[in-house]
Amino acid sequence: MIRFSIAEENYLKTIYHLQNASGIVATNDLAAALHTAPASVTDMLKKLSKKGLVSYKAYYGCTLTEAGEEGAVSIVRRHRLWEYFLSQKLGFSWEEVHEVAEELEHISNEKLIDKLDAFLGFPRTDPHGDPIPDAKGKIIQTKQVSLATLSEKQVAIVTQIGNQSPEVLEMLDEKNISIGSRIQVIKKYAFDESMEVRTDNKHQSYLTKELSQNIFIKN
Amino acid sequence: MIRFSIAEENYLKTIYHLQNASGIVATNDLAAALHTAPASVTDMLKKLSKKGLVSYKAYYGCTLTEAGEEGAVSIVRRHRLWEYFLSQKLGFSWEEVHEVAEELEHISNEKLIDKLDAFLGFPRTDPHGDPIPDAKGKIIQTKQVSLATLSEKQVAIVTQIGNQSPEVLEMLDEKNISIGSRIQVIKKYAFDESMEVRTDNKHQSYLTKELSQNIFIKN
DNA sequence: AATTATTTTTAGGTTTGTCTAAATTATTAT
DNA sequence: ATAATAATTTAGACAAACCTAAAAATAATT
Ligand SMILES: [Mn+2]
Ligand SMILES: [Mn+2]
Ligand SMILES: [Mn+2]
Ligand SMILES: [Mn+2]
Repeated sequence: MIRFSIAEENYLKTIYHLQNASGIVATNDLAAALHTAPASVTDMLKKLSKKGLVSYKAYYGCTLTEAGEEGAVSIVRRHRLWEYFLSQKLGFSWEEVHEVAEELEHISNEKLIDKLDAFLGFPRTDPHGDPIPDAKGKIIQTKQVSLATLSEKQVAIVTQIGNQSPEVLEMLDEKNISIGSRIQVIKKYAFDESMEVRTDNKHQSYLTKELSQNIFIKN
Repeated sequence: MIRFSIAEENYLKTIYHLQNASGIVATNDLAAALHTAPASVTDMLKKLSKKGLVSYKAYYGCTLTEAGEEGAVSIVRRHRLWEYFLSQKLGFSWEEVHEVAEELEHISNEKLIDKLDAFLGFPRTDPHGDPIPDAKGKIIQTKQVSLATLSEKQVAIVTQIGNQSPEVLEMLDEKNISIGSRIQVIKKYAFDESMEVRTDNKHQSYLTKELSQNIFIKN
């Protein structure tokens, strides 16, 4: 296993996420995601390219090579395992875990991660419902069906959250919605596709289309 | 709380340990402990001095200021809590924990450390018997009495290890000695102050003076 | 097609933390 | 006290990762 610097790891991970969301990654998008100047990104892309981690063509964009993706997945694994640990063992809320995991993910001792995985009971998803890659880098991503696709009377279980900003997560907290929640659509308004849902026997909540689109479910 | 870079944290922690062992810290000693060139240490000492973390006089040596010591203790706290976690929760052996904790100690989220502390049940000593500073930075170091001071027939409990090199720790593993072990001196040889000890009902071991001096005990 | 706007790269700098080699200061031995 | 040795600092450089401002390439408008 090659060792990466913290900066390199952050680039790999961010390219990975952007690439999964929308293919070839533009320099400006990467810069925005990393909170750095585009010029700095160009510098780093050249370095990563020389190391064989990204394929980069000037004025075009970049994608991860096999080696780059392998590295990225390993960082994602660490990140999500630590998020699970923070949430399940230390009692952090799901809007707090990401920030702390951003630091913990850079500890690269492989034995540590595998022992942590075992200690946690080989969890398959993190507190936001995202899949945790296994030790070999294999990821099982379930199909993402959003709550917005349901019609009245239908029932489903929350499995994953799209937009994981603290704002969204806090809103979901208040509406009593978390991973594993059972939700029934009570009323759906044709005008703006907003909906009234029942989260448990007592609580009912009103969700905009924008919000319900970020709640992924299974039957 | 001021935030330190990883390099600064390693300097503070190392100065702290050297200072506790032998007063004013010499540039060369610090360089050796940090595996850096003495010239680099001089540079950094000037920076730390300007930040008010060490008091430094050229050609003389350095010591920590109050602020520097406060920082150092906080790093020691993190280090030892992680060592405890690695040992007790993840099943690492006591010769493995130090290396991993060297990385984990630099994660500076205060809430993380306090929650970890609570999760672990507020342990007072790490896997080598070293005291863990509490959240306020208070350290309770018990008096260090070495096994070498005991005479024949006497019994004691192992509380702490002096030299914690993997070599020593492995040797103690083989002799069935760990923190909390009950040890009885069977025979003590006047010639070289080596001793035969009983570690439990079955096992007996032979210890050189040098080794027994590194095993600290209580009655 | 020509102009304007946007994106990206290049050029030149900065900071942090390191290094080697040379100069200086302190210590030890003669 | 002088010379030799050891410890420490200064001088000058370097790599990593960032920056701003200017130039160049690409994309969007008119
Ligand atoms: Mn996250
Ligand atoms: Mn997550
Ligand atoms: Mn340690
Ligand atoms: Mn320890």
